Amino acid sequence: MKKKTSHVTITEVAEYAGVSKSTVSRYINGKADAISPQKVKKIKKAIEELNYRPSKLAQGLKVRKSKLIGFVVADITNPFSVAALRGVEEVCDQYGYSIMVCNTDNSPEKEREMLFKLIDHSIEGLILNATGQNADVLQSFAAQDVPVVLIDRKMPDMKLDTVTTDNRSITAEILQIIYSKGYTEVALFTEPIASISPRAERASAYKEIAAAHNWDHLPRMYEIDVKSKAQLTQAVTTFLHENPTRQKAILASNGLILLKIISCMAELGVSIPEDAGIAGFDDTEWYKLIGPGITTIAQPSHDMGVAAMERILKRLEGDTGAPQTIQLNAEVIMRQSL
Amino acid sequence: MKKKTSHVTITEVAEYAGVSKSTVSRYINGKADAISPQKVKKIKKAIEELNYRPSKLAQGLKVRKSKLIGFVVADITNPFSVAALRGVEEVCDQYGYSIMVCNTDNSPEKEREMLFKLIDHSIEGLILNATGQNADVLQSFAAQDVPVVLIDRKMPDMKLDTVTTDNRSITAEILQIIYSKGYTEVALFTEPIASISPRAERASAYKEIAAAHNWDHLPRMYEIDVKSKAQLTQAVTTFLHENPTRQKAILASNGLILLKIISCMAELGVSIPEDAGIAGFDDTEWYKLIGPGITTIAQPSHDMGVAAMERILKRLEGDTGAPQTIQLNAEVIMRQSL
DNA sequence: CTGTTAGCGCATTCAT
DNA sequence: ATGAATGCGCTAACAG
Repeated sequence: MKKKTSHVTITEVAEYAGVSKSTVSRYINGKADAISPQKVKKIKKAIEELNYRPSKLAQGLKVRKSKLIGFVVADITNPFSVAALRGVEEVCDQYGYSIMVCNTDNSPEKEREMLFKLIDHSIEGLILNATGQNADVLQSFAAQDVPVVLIDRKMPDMKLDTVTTDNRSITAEILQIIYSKGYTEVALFTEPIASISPRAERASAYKEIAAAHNWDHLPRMYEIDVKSKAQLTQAVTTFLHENPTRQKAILASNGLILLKIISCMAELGVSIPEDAGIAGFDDTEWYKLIGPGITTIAQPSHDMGVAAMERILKRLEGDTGAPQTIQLNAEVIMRQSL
Repeated sequence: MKKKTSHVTITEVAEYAGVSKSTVSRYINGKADAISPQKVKKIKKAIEELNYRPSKLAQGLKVRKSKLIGFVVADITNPFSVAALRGVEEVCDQYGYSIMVCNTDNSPEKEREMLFKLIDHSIEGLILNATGQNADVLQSFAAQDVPVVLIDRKMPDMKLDTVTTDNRSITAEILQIIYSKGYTEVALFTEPIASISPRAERASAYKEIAAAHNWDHLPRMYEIDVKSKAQLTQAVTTFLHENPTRQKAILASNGLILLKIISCMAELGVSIPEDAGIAGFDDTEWYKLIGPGITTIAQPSHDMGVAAMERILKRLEGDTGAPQTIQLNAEVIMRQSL
């Protein structure tokens, strides 16, 4: 093991081994059986002693394969993102890819920047939890033949591979459960829907079902900005106070707002499930410890990551079939909050 | 806006603009004021119409700057990792760096692989939440002049920049609080210490203080593998059942084990804080909602990420000073679990 | 089986 | 002020 200050290159290895760069290159690329055994041995020795590692930069420039995958999430703080990341990572590791992660904070502008940055780095594939606003940039990915797969959030008018959850049916399922428990007035609390597909799908399913089951056939949908605590408190209070004779339950459209609502209910002193029932999307381990245990909807986040990356791989292998929408099943985790 | 199938290169831009590649290159690199205004205009136009973006791969190969930072964490699932990542990301964005994230799952072998992979990609800096086992690889980073900063976990015999928390003093502080509340027997639950510095520091501080304050002057330290629920249950039961007349409290050495302990206590039907007090490292928003609210120690995870990346930047700017250990302060978040 | 050559996209002398 | 030439580290024809 020699100490080298500068990065050792294939040329040095070639010289040290007394062969040409090409031969070393062949060796590196698994064509060792087409090389004379003595040279193989020499090369192997040289590589080890020099501690040589081929530069992905140079390789990438040459063969236009960076071995980099971009993973862009709206919010890395969201457990969904982390779970999906792990899924993506698992299959990446297996195939020698590395991941560049980016956060957009749900900002289309930031997303745009990130996407460009990833292009600059010649990523070979992109997994995107989209804000929905940068269709043009995504087009340019397609134009350069880098596969894009959307995760969780669809973009209806883009023909892109997509991995999602069965939002409508699982929303129906949880609402069925809620109403069957005797609740007569259930509200949906969601972050601003904008053009974010899971929010829209959950909301739409909710509206249909609530119109059929709420005592007065009126959906009660609260679209609120979770950054404003006042707004949330206001909404929760309003909902809980009107029609005091009714049995109320809240369905939270994602984990973030679910947590905020629970906090809010705690501060307001409403007890779960006596004063009001609650359930929401996105499961984590600690929901069982909150209050009586919170009923949640667990999304197959990890598997979605795996599926997304597998789709990328297929595309990279040359699959040019029509864009595919992979829908995985979510699951209701029953606890005592209803 | 033209559609281009292949990636457009500087050569095409040059041709389109009717100038040489050199001039375009100069323009890109902010030397526009040394170029005649007409050409500047042409180049700008060409770049826009061709939708040109310089390849980081090629740039990197040329100037040996990949604009890539490696961030290697033991467990991305840990909220600490995510918070730190966000910190790192913030400053990376500001300076045009991108992040490659890797997970080691606390496995030295996997860490080793990841480190090599990052070298291959010519990362310019490495932020590492180390397993502590790959000193040789880290040396080779140093040899190639890529700055390494350790985050959270120190490696005593490596001369490396490090960003940590004041584990000893904050452990002392929380124990002070616990004993002052009248608890006479407090235990520390920790994951296997191995050579992981924060665990060791917390344990060592605990032992000293517990020896001084526990009724029988005996520390009670449980080193347990969180993957084994049985082992944990066993330990908790043992601790709570012996010396039944004593006032018991548990200090959990990190967020993961804290959560497991709370689950375990819930299953065992021990009520907090009546039957036993509990507190632990790593704060998250939802601890206030569990039981009576769990007292925790909040680490400045985000700021640690920022500090780590800033250190990398300094090194990249040529700072060759002695390795620095930056110690940030944790904080006790008092709730009702004690 | 193996070496020579060329070029990936770019920044940088060095001339002019 | 700007173009031509060179080479970063590597792979891929193309010869031999």
